[in-house]
Amino acid sequence: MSVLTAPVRDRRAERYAATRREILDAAWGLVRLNGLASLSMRELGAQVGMRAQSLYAYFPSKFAIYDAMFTEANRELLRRLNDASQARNPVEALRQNASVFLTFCVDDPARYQLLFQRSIPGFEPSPEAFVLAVEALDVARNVLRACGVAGSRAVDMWTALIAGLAAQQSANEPGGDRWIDLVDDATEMFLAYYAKTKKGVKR
Amino acid sequence: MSVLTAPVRDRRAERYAATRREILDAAWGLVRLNGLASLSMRELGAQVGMRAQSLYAYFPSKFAIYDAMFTEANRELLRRLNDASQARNPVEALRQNASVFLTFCVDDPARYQLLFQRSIPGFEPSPEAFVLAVEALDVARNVLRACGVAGSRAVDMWTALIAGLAAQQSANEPGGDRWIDLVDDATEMFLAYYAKTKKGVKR
DNA sequence: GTCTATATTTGGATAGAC
DNA sequence: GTCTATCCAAATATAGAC
Repeated sequence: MSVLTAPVRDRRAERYAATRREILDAAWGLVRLNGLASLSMRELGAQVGMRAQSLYAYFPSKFAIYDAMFTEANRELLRRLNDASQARNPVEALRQNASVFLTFCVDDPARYQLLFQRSIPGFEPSPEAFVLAVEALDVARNVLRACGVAGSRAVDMWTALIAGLAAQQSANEPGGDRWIDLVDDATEMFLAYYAKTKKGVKR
Repeated sequence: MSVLTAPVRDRRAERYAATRREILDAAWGLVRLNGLASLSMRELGAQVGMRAQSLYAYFPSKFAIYDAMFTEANRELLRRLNDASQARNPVEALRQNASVFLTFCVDDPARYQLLFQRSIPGFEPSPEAFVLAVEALDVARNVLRACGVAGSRAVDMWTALIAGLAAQQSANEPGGDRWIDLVDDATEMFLAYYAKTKKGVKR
């Protein structure tokens, strides 16, 4: 072992991580502005004061940037969903879960598109990124079970219902709240049909 | 008036229309194969035995091709929806309407994307094309009214529910029927909540 | 109506100097 | 780690000959 102990902080790595962070932030800004599919390395580089080529020191490809964004967005969604599931009342937790999901989707249409629509030809999230998306679904599944709803058909119906509200809001009135306002009715309608009846139980 | 009567048929125009038709068919084939956003004039030209430049004799731009496809798809959807609404029983008509819509969406994900997702940067359907989309919604509205459901919130909920089934099926299991199979349950759930109660009436 | 030729833009990505 | 210099590929679209 050397007598000269290595520094605890790695300033190089810190700077590197900070630049990566900056690039991702700029990428989010650009896709929000120009649309998800219009992200270009040249423009992204310019945004952070680099040439496009220099970005390759931080990300091996453009798809790697999309993948990092995909991961990041899923992590954030998962965090919010977990927070929302803390309500004592299960039904309230379900309502919150849906509400948080909808807000998340409508807040940022480009992010919504990246996560839930497959609109970039050739891009598929890496397996590591994908598990996060699955975890988000598990949160919903657990909250549903607490409401007395189980069974894959019921879960599928729930995700379709909420996804539908998000899709309609996103496509027809981005930034508005016409479909978001339906979330409580949707929850009520769903539970009236599925909760504590044979429909909600695994068959 | 000339003694030489003009021919009734315009062979020139017929050929022109046939080529346009051929181009559109090829375009559908390509977007189904490569994804909606990947349509290129070069490849499209090659598909019909032309150079890309020659396509401009038939369509003034690539977006014009998308627009023609948009129009065409909406016309077809409208036709099918009208057919499906002929059932005597209103509830059966509603179920049929939903079923036809879902089948239409899932049959061709690229077409679904063109009609209901805004994934091509810069493309917006022309006003003439857009009215067709509105008409399709009107069909659903009429069928709903016949079931004793009116009120904009109920209509919005219905479209979200059906759109959600289509979105989930398209994104998570294209070509499958996991969400399509839920259409009857969805109709039942919806009607149980909205039909013939104050919820379903215009407030 | 289709071609050749070309303009123009834009894109992702690599090599190698510093 | 960022640059310059390039490469290479692909795209939409126009002009003008035939």
